[in-house]
Amino acid sequence: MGRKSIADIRRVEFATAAFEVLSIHGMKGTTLQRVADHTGASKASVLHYFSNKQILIETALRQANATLRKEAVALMNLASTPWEKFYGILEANFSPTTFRPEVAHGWISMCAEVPHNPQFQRLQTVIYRRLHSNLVTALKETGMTPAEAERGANVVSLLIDGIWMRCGLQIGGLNREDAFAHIEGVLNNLFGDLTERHSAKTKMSALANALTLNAAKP
Amino acid sequence: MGRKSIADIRRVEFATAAFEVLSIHGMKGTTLQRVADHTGASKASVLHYFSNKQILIETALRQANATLRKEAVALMNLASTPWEKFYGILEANFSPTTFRPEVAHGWISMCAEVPHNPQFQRLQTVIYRRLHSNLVTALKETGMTPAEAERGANVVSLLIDGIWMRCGLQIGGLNREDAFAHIEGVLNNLFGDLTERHSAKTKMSALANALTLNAAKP
DNA sequence: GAATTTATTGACTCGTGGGTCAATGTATTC
DNA sequence: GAATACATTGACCCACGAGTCAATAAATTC
Repeated sequence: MGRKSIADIRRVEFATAAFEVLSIHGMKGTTLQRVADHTGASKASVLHYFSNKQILIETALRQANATLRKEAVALMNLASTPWEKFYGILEANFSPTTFRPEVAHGWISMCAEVPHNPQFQRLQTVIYRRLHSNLVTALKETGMTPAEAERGANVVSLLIDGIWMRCGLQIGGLNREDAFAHIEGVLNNLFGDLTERHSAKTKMSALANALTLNAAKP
Repeated sequence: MGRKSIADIRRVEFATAAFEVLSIHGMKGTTLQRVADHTGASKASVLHYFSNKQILIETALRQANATLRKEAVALMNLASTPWEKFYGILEANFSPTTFRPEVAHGWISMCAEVPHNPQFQRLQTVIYRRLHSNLVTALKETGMTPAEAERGANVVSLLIDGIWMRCGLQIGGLNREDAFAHIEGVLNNLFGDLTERHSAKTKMSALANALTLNAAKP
């Protein structure tokens, strides 16, 4: 990785801070001043790198999403069977680093603004489509008919949305394990109690764990 | 219905307007001026009846929720079997009058504020608990074990959340029928393909339809 | 090391929105 | 019909946050 210009470093720094502030304080509470304070810089400095608040937040969300996507890709690359791919997707969606109430709150804040900001709308669509198509692809490869795969993907993505919502609202203080348990229960009914699926699950779970532990150390 | 004081009328009027403005313009876009305009009154008049904006919006949300609850109760009173109760809950949650993108957007706006407003938090908890306990009660009465009922209720409520989310974000332009189809698919897998359940569904669907048609005329 | 570009910031402007207040209009009471 | 309570509003104030700008500090180029 080569040297980065100060401008690039700052942009990433401010965008990261913006997402953290957004997660904690919500859209209304995310002021330029707070983002600046959060990095130790001045408000004017933030505006030096982002022409306005709107663009700062859009960049912040895109960056946060890119981080998620990278985690997901890393996991997918380690999957060798369709079911492993499938659980790779799930693990990525409930990674301990991102599946936290504050982060969920950040995304819910975005969702609340989707109808008023075409860029958020766009980002939201991209995120949804990626999840959906990943799920459908993986499920089709397990030998399901396209219709079955479509139906399965719909149910799973609805559950994921519901779980993230509940995480953001801190209902029942649910954690990763609870989330998985809920989904797993449905999957058993939906797809049958295959041992192949279960072993895929344990494998991907272990891999995801290893990855996050790895990410912790430099 | 006896005469109502002007104060009561105005309060309801402004609260209703506030929820509509919230649904359309989101939390940020819901200004006292806009709520006032929406009713033809002045901003000062709104503040005459609500000491501040916060209380106005809280009242608006509580009132909107009360409307939903009344619809639900009316439907539940017409149910005579457990499965009919169950579908009464579902029908109430997807009533054509309330299951609309704008309304969903209004609720998502509230959810985004939950971490910053204890009153919203409270309301959200109440709503969730009511849904959950209604579902559990109905399912237990069908003869399930408490654990099964609990699990079923969890899955159904997660799906409902996910569907409302998607409705608010206008993903796939889903309508009542799609929403029901998604849930129904899962129910068939979860609870088996009972004819008893299906007839309960058609009955409650018809009743819900009749109720909403009835509500349309004075 | 002078010149020029780039980074950083404090001080400022400006618009907006929440909330107050006193004035005026309109019922209601006796 | 005077007095009293209530409804309604325009005008005003204030806080706050986005965005500008010019001045200064630091780094890069030649």
